[in-house]
Amino acid sequence: MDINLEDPRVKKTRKGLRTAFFTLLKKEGYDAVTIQGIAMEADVARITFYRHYRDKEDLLTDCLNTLFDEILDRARLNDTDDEIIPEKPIRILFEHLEANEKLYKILLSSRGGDLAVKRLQSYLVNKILETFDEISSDNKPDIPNELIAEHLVSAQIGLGIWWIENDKPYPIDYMIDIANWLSFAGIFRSLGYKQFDLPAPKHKE
Amino acid sequence: MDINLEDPRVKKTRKGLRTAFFTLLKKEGYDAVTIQGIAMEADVARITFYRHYRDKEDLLTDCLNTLFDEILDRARLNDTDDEIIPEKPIRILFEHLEANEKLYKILLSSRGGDLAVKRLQSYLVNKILETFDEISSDNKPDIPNELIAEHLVSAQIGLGIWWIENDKPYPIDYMIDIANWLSFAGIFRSLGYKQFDLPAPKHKE
DNA sequence: TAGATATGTTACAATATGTATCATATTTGA
DNA sequence: TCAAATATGATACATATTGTAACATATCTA
Repeated sequence: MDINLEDPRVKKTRKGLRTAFFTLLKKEGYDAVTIQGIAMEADVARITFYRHYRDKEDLLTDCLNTLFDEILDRARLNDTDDEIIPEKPIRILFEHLEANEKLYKILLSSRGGDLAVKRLQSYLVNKILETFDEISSDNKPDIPNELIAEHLVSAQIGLGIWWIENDKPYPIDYMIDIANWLSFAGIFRSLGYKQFDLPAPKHKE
Repeated sequence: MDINLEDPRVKKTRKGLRTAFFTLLKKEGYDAVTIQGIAMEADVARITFYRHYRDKEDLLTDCLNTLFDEILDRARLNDTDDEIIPEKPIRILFEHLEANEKLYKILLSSRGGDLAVKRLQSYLVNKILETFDEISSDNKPDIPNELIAEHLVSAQIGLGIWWIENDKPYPIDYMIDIANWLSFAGIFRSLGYKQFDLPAPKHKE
């Protein structure tokens, strides 16, 4: 009854289901997509779907994992380790959102977006907590790192979602500047730094 | 075919449906609740549901409106207008979350929570934008108020959700302090204030 | 090439949805 | 108080989706 993920037939089927799901998602939205439809779009018998996924959400999870692996790749790519502040994850977030703009717009407008956002959130929180561990300071007030990370990531994702849902009214670099500016003075104090004087970002039309 | 919302029969039916929905929600989670079930729990014919709501989400929206009216009442209650900083909405948020802890835990763990969170978000953003309008400063950098508000509210809601989902590991007043501390240094600078020196919050076990 | 494994075909039961029709109960206004 | 208006109930029906089963066929692997 178990399925061998290395079998080329399996790989082909699962990839087909994922692709079909994305296709229908962009066309109809999460709720409107049926398992029947996915199977048809993938040219696969309906029962085959059930041999691989328990339900639609299970498939979405698999899709999101595939998607987030791309973030990981991107993160590794610019991992030069020459920045003190955890600014990189913010850039990675916005670039990721921009790269998958259409998908996120659909997910967020219909349903299933909450799952995507939740997974994105915990992914980034973990990433940022690692960064925090490398920061040490004697001035650091006694604020749990997890609270700082949740606060920071929530704010960035909220801003990113707003940006995508409003059809990117500002360029990406300006958004990243804003995101840094708004968070880091407060966040930085909570990490023990006394001053933090970035110049205020400007948006030249 | 229209329905008179003032008719006592209508009021009774709709209230019954809302109550039944909340009851089943806490018992089974959003997705598991069926329209059949809601109608049965409310001692109402199934077809009566369709006479009032298009679908489950439509009913949830009605329920959330009822819920948020309570926030409005609470907001009006402590509307003493003696604070400069927009700290009040943060307290209102956390008190609201605490008052409806069980409901939010269910909503967030199953589905339908995204709808609730989204509506809560836009409610608070509007509330905070009003506060911002009253603040004016010559030093204010050119950062769109909407971005500031989205950032601030996202952070607070993210923190609040984390708090609820983790069974309130810290007391509410500490959470509110943290929320203020983390946001306001950055937010305040973006509103044009040069210094902002709250003492760091402390959590005494 | 033979055995193992994944997929296809067909069928079936169960459930939820959305709508229609007509009867009954409740409210409202004269 | 009574009659008209309106909300609800009871029943039925067509449809769509889900989840599972048994057996046949195609594909992979050793």
